[in-house]
Amino acid sequence: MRAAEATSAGRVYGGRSAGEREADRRARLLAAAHDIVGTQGYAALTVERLCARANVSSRSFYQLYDGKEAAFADLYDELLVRSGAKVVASLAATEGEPLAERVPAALLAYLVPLFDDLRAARIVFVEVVGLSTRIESTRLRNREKLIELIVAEGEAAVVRGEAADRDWRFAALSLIGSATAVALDWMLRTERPAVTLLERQLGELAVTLLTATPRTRP
Amino acid sequence: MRAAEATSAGRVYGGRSAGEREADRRARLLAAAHDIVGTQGYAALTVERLCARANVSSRSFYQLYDGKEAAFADLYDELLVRSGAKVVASLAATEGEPLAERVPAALLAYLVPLFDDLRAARIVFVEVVGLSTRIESTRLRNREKLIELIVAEGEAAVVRGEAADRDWRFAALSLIGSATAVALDWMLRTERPAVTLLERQLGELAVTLLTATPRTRP
DNA sequence: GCCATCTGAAAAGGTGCCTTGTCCGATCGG
DNA sequence: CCGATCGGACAAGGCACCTTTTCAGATGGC
Repeated sequence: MRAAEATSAGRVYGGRSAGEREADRRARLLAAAHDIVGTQGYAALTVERLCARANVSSRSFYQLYDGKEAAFADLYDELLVRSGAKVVASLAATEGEPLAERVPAALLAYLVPLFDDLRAARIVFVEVVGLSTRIESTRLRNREKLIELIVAEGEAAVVRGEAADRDWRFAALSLIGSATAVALDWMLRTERPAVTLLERQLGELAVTLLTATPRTRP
Repeated sequence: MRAAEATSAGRVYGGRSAGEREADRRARLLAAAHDIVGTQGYAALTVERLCARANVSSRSFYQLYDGKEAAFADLYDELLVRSGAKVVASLAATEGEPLAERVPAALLAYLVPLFDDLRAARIVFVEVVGLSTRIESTRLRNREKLIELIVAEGEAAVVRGEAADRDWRFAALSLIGSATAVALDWMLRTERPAVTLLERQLGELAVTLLTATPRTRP
């Protein structure tokens, strides 16, 4: 949703090209939006506050984005891309290992970065929900990708004779939903138990849901 | 958050007392809000639209509520009270039965009414998330009550020697999170499988999470 | 029947925010 | 150096919505 990036006639300014300066403004805006939404919620995100914190003029802002929702969508996309890459990387790194290793590892690869940046977690788990039709659809599309990854893992495990067949989509949904709820609860506590404990519990939960989930098929 | 209900000097009008008329306005407003938020989202809820659909003047509206958020909070409270009552009633009705009967029944008592009114489901599961600090806190407080109910069931089952001890809070969170995700997914589909199948799967899921959930304790 | 009260419709004022436009110092090519 | 470009600061217009006030018709007590 970002506006045209091709500022064809760019001049060097401050020792940096037009593209570099624009990328820098964008990075500053995303960082500022990340901080504002992650700590005060989307409702607190106004163009004025955003630009003030990012040291970007509102004029420059509207050259980059159509409005504040477009900026937030860009931020959200960035977060999704980042976490999606972690999952894919984790799955690639555990190639050949059993389901009960691969999926918990991928789940934690997805979640652990959020444990380290509670603002990001708030954005991804809370603020993004029900924001707008557009953002909601990218959220659901992304979740569908996660589901597909898990389903593929499950079906491959069945072929290898490593797991009984079941409604893998149901299992994936359960896993995502429960992991989200547990992680969010952990983050909202004032007295947070050790991350390592949480990680172990989440790993065990994943195994349970993938191997003991109902066999009822649609 | 509703304004003072005690319209001390009330006169009969249209054959109804002041309290009755006010209650009627409130009911119309809640029904209208339910419909608007449930179909178009909270962002589409404006006082003007709300009053138009409810056939209530904005003046009367502000006599009842401080603003649109207060009205929505009232609606949300009503939905929570209704579903909470279903859960409590279900638990009372299955008194003495084993954990694996009581909890699935309670879970479905909570969810099934939402299957029959997708607008309510959208409100409770989507629109309410991250709306405001105030509403978020009532949401979390309500969820905490649900968790406590499940934890109490689990501990009682342990005492009866019916289940192994475990981190019941973790189990409750997993159950709520996964059931929510599964139910929401079902509702968003265009081609929805039969409710009965969903109910069976959810019941089995509850049993799984309560009996096979990780034993790791905090 | 008369006056007070009630009620929804409509209008009017206020506010916050979005968005665009202007300004001015800073920087660069020549 | 000089004109041109750049980019943040600032201001102004506009819009949507919130909130209060006013109005006119309906109703009921007396």
